[in-house]
This record gives sequence, structure tokens and C-alpha cells, in this order.
Amino acid sequence: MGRSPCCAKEGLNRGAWTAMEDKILTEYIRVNGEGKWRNLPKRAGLKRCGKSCRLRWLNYLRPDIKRGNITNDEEDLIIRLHKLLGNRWSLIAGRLPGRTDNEIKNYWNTNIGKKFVQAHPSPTSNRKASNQSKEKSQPPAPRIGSGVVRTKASRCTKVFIRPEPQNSTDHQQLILEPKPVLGEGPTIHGSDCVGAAAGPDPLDDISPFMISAKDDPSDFIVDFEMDDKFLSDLLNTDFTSLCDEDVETNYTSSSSLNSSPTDLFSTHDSVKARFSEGMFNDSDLQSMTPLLGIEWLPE
DNA sequence: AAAGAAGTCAACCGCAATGTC
DNA sequence: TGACATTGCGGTTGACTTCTT
Repeated sequence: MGRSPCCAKEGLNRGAWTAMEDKILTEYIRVNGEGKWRNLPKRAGLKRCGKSCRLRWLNYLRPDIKRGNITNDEEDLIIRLHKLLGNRWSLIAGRLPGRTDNEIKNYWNTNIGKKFVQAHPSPTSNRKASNQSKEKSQPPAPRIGSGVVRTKASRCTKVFIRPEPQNSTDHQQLILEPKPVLGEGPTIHGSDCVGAAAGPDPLDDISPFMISAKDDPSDFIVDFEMDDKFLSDLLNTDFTSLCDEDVETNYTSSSSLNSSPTDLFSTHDSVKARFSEGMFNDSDLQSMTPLLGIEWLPE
């Protein structure tokens, strides 16, 4: 009973891939396409686990992988997306063409996270170097109750067409009939809506790589209901600057002593979380919109 | 120059979501 | 509807490289 292992472990190669293995895998996928990872090693003649093949392809061999350093624009986008999505690296990577979730995860853990610790040193960050070395691979403490906007909505209620993405104050709101997302990707129901929005999705609004609606009329923003409030509102905030304010606020409170750097990094997350949890009524929400730097859109 | 510390990143692991029968 | 298969994801590890003393 129970789950069978993804592959038999006996006789399989592990560790770094050789150039020959890369070539075999690349050639096989070029001819047969991606998928069927479980059977791929046998068919391709590789002594590798299917999962390993998939990972190697996705993170290294894919032709559209972008090599080289993360640019400042990309870093800024990663920060903003992480602010919004938390450690959902695949979603973040989806906004950075050519970058993989593994690459972004590594970059975050080795660069960005460290920068924030240095920029906002906390009492808990003054650990001895020896402790840091032991904990260097430890992930940030789970952000229990963090307010990362979970976009896992149950239904799509409205669609926004935003003529000028940069202008957050006078965007035109067109309310259309909800419609399922067709084509690739999961459906809206019971799925992660950010991932579900194949192609255009709410995050387009903060991506420097986006195609504007002016250029592509099909680039509309699907906005998911969060107890009458909408993700697009939150997306208009400058999360990075909010973060700085939030850090200061957190340091003045005694509770911050037990906070990890990533706790402090979570800007107004608790407020945003309550949006999705329905803990605020309309008047609460309206009064808080200046704090969040968002605009109240009356129904 | 050598040794240890620290940083980087590819790869692995386990789990959950989803698909299929 | 449940069991199993498949896929995808995030966390973690460990080998290798670079830096510091």
C-alpha cells in the first residue's frame, strides 16, 4: 500500500549531470516533447529518475532559460512579487521570463533576504557568525498568519480592463460577465487563480515585462473576489516602500522581538490577509485604504 | 600558501494537488 | 468515489567555489 516511489532507486545515477546525459535528454525532448517524465528515462536511455530529468530540463536545459545575473529590475520585481505572493517561487518565476523558480529561490535566499536583514537589522539578527553558518540553510521561519495575499479564490467575479497600467487612480473599470479561463492551465474553480490566469493575470500590473493593454487588447486583468474587495486594488500599492514603514512600526512593538526578518518584511500583510479572510466590514476596509495606499472603489 | 568560513547553486526529497481509471 | 499515477512545488542538502584570516 501507499505511494510507490517515483522511480526505482537501484542503478540510477545521482548528482551532477554529465554533458552526455544533458545531450540525451535535450535530444529526446526535442523529438518527443515534454511530459511523461516517469517513462522518459527508460525511453531516452537515461539512468535517471523521471523527476530528476524533469528538474534538469526545467532548471537548466530548456532553451528559453536566461543565463546571467539578475538585473536590478528583475530584483525589484522579485521583491514586489515576494511581498505579494510569499515563497511561491514558481509563480514569481512565471513573471520573470527565462528565470526558474529554483534560480529565484536561490537568489532570494542568498541575496535579497540577506539585504533586508542587513538593511533592517533586528535583535534576532545579531547572532554569532558561528550560529549563522549553521543556520545559513535554514529557511525563514514560517510566517504563521502572514498576510501574503492568497489568491486562491473560489470564483472570478469581475474582469478589469486597465487602459493605462501606470495610473492607479483613474483606471477604468469594466465589469464583465465572469468567464472561465480557457486553454492551458487549470480552471478557476479550486485552483490557484494566479496560476490559473494563463497568460494575462493580475500580476501583469506590476511586471516590467508586461505588454500593455494598449498594445494587446486581450491583456485584461482578471480580478478575483476577496469578500467584495479586489486583488487589483492591492496590486497598485508600492509594497517595497510599505515594507520600510512596516519594519519601523514593528520595531517599536515588543512583539517584534520574536519576529524573524521575514516577519518584519511582511508589509501590512496582516491587514491584507484580513481582506481575504472577511474579517473587515466595508467601513473598516474603506478607512484602511489610505493606510494601504489603495483606492476605494464603491460598488 | 594553507585552512577554515562563507557563499552559491544544482540537485534531491517529500508532500500536495491534480489527473486517470 | 476511491485508489493509484503523475506532476509540480517548496524546502533542504551538499558539492563546489570564493573569500578571509
